[in-house]
Order: sequence, then C-alpha cells, then structure tokens
Amino acid sequence: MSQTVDRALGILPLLAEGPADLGQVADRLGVHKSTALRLLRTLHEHGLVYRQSDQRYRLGARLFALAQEAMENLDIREIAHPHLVRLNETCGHTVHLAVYEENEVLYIDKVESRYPVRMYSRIGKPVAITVAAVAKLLLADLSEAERRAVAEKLEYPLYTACSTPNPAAFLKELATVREQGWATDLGGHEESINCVAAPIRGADGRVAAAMSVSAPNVVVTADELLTLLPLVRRTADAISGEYSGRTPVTTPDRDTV
Amino acid sequence: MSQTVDRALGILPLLAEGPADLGQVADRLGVHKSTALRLLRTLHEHGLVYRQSDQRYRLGARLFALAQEAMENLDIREIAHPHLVRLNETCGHTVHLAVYEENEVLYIDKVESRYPVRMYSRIGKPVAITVAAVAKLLLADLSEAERRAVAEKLEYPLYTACSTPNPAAFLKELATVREQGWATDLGGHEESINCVAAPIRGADGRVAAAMSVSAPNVVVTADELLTLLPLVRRTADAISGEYSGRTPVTTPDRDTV
DNA sequence: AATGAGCGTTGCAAGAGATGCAACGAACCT
DNA sequence: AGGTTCGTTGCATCTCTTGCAACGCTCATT
Repeated sequence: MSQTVDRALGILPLLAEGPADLGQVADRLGVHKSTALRLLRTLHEHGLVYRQSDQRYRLGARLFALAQEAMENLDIREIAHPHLVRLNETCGHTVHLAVYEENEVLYIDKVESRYPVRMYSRIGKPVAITVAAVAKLLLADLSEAERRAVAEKLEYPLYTACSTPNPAAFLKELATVREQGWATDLGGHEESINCVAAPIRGADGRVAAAMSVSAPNVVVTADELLTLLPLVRRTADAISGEYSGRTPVTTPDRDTV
Repeated sequence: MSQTVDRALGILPLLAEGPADLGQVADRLGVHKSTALRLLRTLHEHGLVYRQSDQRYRLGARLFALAQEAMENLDIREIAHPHLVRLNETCGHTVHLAVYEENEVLYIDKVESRYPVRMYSRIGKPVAITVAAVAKLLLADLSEAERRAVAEKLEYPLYTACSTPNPAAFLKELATVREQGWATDLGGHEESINCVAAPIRGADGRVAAAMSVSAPNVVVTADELLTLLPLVRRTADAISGEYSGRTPVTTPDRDTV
C-alpha cells in the first residue's frame, strides 16, 4: 500500500537471515544504494536496525523490547501463566501456551519440564502448524470455509512417519478435534515426543488459545501421557473461566521476586 | 530521514502501550486518518501489526518471529549458553547474559535459579542500566568521552538506598569496575538481591558481553555470593576464549531435545 | 608511494507516490 | 428513524522520495 514503508519493512526479514551490508540490502530490495541507505537510516533511528562494528547491518535491540511489550499486552498470557506453572509442578512435563494469528500459530508461553530432557521450542516461534496439538485446536475452531482455505495453503512437511501428510488428512483430523474438544500429537513432529492439548475459550465461546503438555517417550509412554488429559482440560477450563470473566480471579501470583 | 517510514515506525511503540483504533493512531501521529490507515495496512501486510476482533490494532506476531531470529543470529549467545547452564548447575543461582547496544543494555540469555525464588527479568528487556552489574561492565569498556556522554544522558532512578544516585557516582563506579575487571550490584536494584558479574571479551580485547550471577539475600549473603567471583570469572574467560577463537570449541551441546 | 577498486555518503533535479480532503457507508445508540 | 461515530475510498495537489553522478574514504595491489 505504501511503497516506501513496504520497502523499508522488507529489509527486516532480510536482515533476520543474517547481517548484510548496504550493497546487499540495496540489491535484494531492487533499489539504488542511496535509497537503501536512507531506509536503513530511518530503521536505525527507530532502533530496529543496528550497525555493527564492521559496518554491516543487523536487527536491532528495540525489536526485542517491542516484542516483549507486545507479549505483556496479551492478557491471556498473564492469566494463564500461574495455571501453567501449577500444572507443570504437578506433572513435571513441559507446558505450552499458543495462539492463532493470521495463518500462524505461535507459542506465547512455556514452562520447561522439571527433568533435563528439553524440547526445542521457543516463545515467539511459529509452531509446526500441521502436526502440533495446539495448532489443531486453534484451527479446528475456524469456520469450515476458513479451515479449508488454510488447509489448502499450508505446506505439509513430513517430520516423521506420523506427520499429517496432506490437506485431506488435516481436515479430517481437525473435524475429530473439533468434535472431541481436545487434541494430541503422537510423534508427529519429533518421533519420540507426544503432546496432549486442550482449548481455552473466551466469553464468546470461541477458542482464544490452546495449551498442551509435552513429554518424550523415554519419560512417559503416550498412554501414560493421555491419563493427564482430564487434568489438562481442567486447567484449560479454569483459565477459560478467568479469561471470559466468569470466575473471579483468586490469587494472581506473579513470577516476581 | 524518510518521513513516511518514520511515521509508520512511530506507530509501533505507540501500539506497544496497548491496542489502539485508527483515530487514536492518526491523532498521536498527527496525520489524517486516511494516511494512518494506509500506514497501518502496510504494517499489517508485513505482519508487524494485527487487527483484533474489535477492529483495534495491536502489535503482530511477525514481531516475535523477527526478535527470535535476531536473537539466534547473536553467535555470542550460542557460544555462551552451555557455559551459563553449567554455571547454573554448579551454583544454583540465576545466570544472566547481557550486551550493550546504543545506550541500552539488554539481557540476551537467562538461566533461572534452581530454587523457587525468581528474579523479575526477561530476555530482551532493557536492564536497569545505572545499577546492574552487567551494565557497569559493558559501559566501563567505552572510551572516557563516551562514558561521560552516556552517564550525563541517563536517568538515575532510586530503586533502593544503594542505587547509583547521579552521573558522578556512576562514573566513579565505572572507573572502579574498569580497574578491577569485574562488577557487583549489591541491592542497588532490588533491596534483597545481589549480583556478581564478569566481562566477556572478543578477539580485539573489547568487552562484547557481560554475564552475572544473581541471588537473593534469603538464599546467600552478599559475602557468600562474592566467593563465587572466581568461578564467574573463569566461566566468562572460557566464553571469551571460544568467542574470540582462541579456544577450539569442545562440545557445543545444544539445548535441543 | 602511487594507483585503482570497492563501498558508503551527499546534493540535486525530476517525477512518482504520499497526503489530506470530502464524501460515502456501515454500525451503533438514543 | 435520525443522528453520531468510525472506517473506507477516489482524487487532485504538491511534498517527499528516488536514482543519478560525483566525492571521499579505506584497503589492496603494483
């Protein structure tokens, strides 16, 4: 819509790949060096871009700060966090909280397992959308038309033999999930990792977020993990209650000192 | 430098404060609604801004992803992480890693203490620059002129009775830190929390990052914490060695599954 | 020491593109 | 229904961006 801004913003993902010098930026943007320079300068002034000692540009610190503030504005996260911690204390496994936003599902909170085996996932990172249990819940809540549209657009990487292979299989899985009100991922992303997930609903009954418990085979079998389902659902319902304003908030214990 | 981009980027910090509607954005930017609309649309296309169900705008998901990728490009973080984890396993306290960038010091990694008492700090969050031990180390390495310039520009909030009160005191502290090659923060930020920090140097000998160990009074006294100084310094030196390429990397054990 | 290549930077003229206006449409409230 | 508020669109104006060419700097080569 706005060419100048469009070009400037195009620099960001480019620098996300790694540092680049003026020439490289100008080339990949398809503009004159002087133009790229001015755009970079503006980005720099806003702290989104940083110029390192070798003169090359990379993403700047303000980006972290912004992402941080954005995160703190997600009130669902605030509400959910103590519940996630409590669940983690009870079962010991890794707990995730995720939301859906414009064709992406991303983790907005995570409590690490209480044993050394860790999952590779990071807050802010997009989720493997075709296999993750939380993603299934979030997408299952869309209208049928939206689900079909999204399912068609996605890629279906075969992380493992259990990964969802194509749109048809995905839509079928979403239908099941929609029906039963919970979801699993049994080795669909990493051979040895299973997840159980439950939805968190807002006042309008729509799925606002989803949470999951993940554990590797070496710690508990898939069947054992499934026995946690009632607990996960209860936790999710408790969060839903607070989030939708039905339950008065009891003790909003923060993770402060 | 570029008015259009400047205005567009000005929207981001504004939205970081909380969701806003078109009118509010236009007003605070001092432009016509239609202009604000076009800028927001462009930001939206790039995923930096999200339009929530009540039509108001807030910061978008791409911001998280960008911040994430930016972080992963910081190779010092990759190198340091296993060392930080090991240190945390040894002493049990919270370990931080921070860098300096254009008048800001920010945490780029953190390993939580192994006991329930937690510090309030987040990766990506700017550090309390006038009191934090890591900040002292990072600023102490600047040239004298730069130090003076920065010291003058800063605010000196009195978090506690021990907080650095003014530029003069800060410069004096920086001189001490520069001299001794390590730094502390004894209750300067939170009454009950002490920190010991050591610098990580690049191949050119300049301070590239700083790491610290923090613990509350209720767990260890300041004196006890200070006994960890040699360990902290050794860890920092080990990281310096790898970062500057002097030490061959032994076992780069990642925090993957 | 001199020459040349490569890269970032600056001033400027031309015109593309951003801007604000006014008018429309939709939703909401009285 | 009538009125208000807010987001959206088309358009004419002219500001602001753009690419060019020239400059200066650093570094490598002869």
